[in-house]
Amino acid sequence: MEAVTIKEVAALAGVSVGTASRVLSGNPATSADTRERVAAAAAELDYQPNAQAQALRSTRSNSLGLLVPDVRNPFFADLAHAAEQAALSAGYVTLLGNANEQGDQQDRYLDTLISRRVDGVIVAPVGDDGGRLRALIERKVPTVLVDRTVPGLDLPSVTTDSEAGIRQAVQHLAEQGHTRIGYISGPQATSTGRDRFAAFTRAVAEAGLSQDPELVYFGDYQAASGSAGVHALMELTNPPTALLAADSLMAVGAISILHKLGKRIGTDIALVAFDDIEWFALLNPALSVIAHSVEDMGRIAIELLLQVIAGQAPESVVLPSELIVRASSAMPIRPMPILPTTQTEQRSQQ
Amino acid sequence: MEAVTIKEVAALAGVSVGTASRVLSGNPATSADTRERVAAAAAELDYQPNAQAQALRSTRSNSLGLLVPDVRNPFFADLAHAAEQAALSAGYVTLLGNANEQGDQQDRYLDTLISRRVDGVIVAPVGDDGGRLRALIERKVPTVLVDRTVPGLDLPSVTTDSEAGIRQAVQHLAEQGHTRIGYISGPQATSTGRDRFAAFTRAVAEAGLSQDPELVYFGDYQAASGSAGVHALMELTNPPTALLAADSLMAVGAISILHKLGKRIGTDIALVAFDDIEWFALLNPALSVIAHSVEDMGRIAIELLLQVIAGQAPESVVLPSELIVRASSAMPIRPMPILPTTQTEQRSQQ
DNA sequence: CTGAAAGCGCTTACAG
DNA sequence: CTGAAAGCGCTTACAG
Repeated sequence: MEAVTIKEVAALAGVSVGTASRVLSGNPATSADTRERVAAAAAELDYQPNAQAQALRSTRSNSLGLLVPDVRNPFFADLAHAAEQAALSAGYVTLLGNANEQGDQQDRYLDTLISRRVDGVIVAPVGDDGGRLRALIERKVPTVLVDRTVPGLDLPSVTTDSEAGIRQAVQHLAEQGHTRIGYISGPQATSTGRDRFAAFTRAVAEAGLSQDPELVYFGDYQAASGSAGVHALMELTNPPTALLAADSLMAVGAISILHKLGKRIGTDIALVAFDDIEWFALLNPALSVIAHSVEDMGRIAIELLLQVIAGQAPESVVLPSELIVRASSAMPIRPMPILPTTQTEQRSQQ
Repeated sequence: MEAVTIKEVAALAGVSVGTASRVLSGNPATSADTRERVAAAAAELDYQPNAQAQALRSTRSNSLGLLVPDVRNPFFADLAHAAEQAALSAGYVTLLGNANEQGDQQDRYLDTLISRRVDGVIVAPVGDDGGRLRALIERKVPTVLVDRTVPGLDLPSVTTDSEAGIRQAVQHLAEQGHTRIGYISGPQATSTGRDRFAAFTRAVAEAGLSQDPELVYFGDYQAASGSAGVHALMELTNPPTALLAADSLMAVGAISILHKLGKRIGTDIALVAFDDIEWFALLNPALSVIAHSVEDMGRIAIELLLQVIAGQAPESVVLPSELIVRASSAMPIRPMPILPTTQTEQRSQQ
């Protein structure tokens, strides 16, 4: 790497390094003549200031960290894109890190971000213990949580209120005649896993549907657990006629196993997924989803973070969710065979 | 941000800053006693070295830049993931940038990466003119191109040989009885767009199929152009019975418009896509694809980059591609109505 | 308006 | 084995 330094620019312009710096940083205390000569020299040499040195001196790096649990999850890819574009237009570059749903990898990135002295970080946290997030707080690194929160950490956040969307989904399914809805839940060690499960439980009770605990399978937000969940649910003596998956990846796993089992989605079984992924509309049949705006989430997270950086203490933001009905759950209402809904005694998972 | 500095660690350990630095960097010229005291002090204070200052002094940042054309494209999300994991295990963090298929946004990130003095960069370039890539070369920033190359830029690269996969796809389609294959091409301003189009042209000639130039539509690797391509191709007086899309996003666009037009994929029309995206196997019918290993591509790109950083001049690597047949193109061979294949005179696009 | 100088947090020859 | 000092490339009071 053969870098051009401000010293060379100053020499070519025939001024001191300090003066060159002033011109380059737009300090008005410079003469028009000097401004011109320095600008010409910088252009001539294709000068790119050393961001490290700038940051060291000014304790600002104009960079933000963004930590997602899984880049390959389209929801987080979209979130990364949204946040990055918002950051870019505010003059910040975004350093994206991928925790791969692993706490230790998240911690490693967190330490790296502290080391690189980013101006702030946005984290969609993995797990519930916070890990090195506590170090960020101690160091007073401006931090905003997104999508998920961590109990006991008092940080501004942007999350989704899953209540409305899930209630709409359950009601919609009930209207189609379903009484037994299988729920493929997220892990209870994440705030979204807990919130959505609680919302489902309330909605089912409200709608007067079966509260059989066997209808709930606890997955881990990865595709494989969606498959496992469908397996478990379909093997019940009294299996569900509709399925609700708490995130897109588990829905993907559910779809692939339903195909294999020869169950026709939207005909033999209804399916609704949380997260409005572009691809879901392309499936045949198109997938009904509980949508929430990932665009807004990314944009607002950046806004909050900029406020924290500016020394303010912004309120957390909760975004709405809503059901979008497509063919996967819009099956013609058929009279369901009335089966006894006696609650079989088996392990209940809470 | 309240950072702990090496000065505080040194003070707590009762040694000079230089000695503390030596211990922390594993310099063997230290006494066991000192090592212990410094390590204890660093742990006690939860010391994280300032990466900026380290980089400024040692001219190494232990960070790599990765620039992709579009994070939301699953192929590049997978590539980012693969490269990041490989970099991580080599001790580097990856700064991911998203060009959004825009040359100027790519240039902006490139300048940022120069400013941040990353140790090297991996770029899947947007467009054909190189832009600020030339500045990287002038500055001797270690750089590796991935997926796409840029004419006139002599940089090591990791690309896919699309020839074999495309030939297999065309032959497979010919065996099913198709004589008119519609090709939704990538932009001719990218190396992959040109290579794949050339491979298609050769394969079609080899198989003795229609070389009607109307059967080729030039898209831009975005979903919308896939839809537009299908529209244009299906309106021909003699439309194709099979479709080959040169990337996953254009395939997505094609699928959505085929649904709307009421064309059943794998029955009314065959479809094959370039890029083996996980989701394609879930579609109904599952999509036939030309697969190439994005895992290998990411991993090898990092390997090459580390070699360049080490002062070596590695050879470029070309990865293979191959056809995976699924239901979307495996329709039972039916006798096709013999239509006159007179080449109508209309605009030919080369 | 401009130059000389201090200093950001490190690392690394240089003495001892 | 250790300390004092120089210096990486910048920015910013401080004089003038």
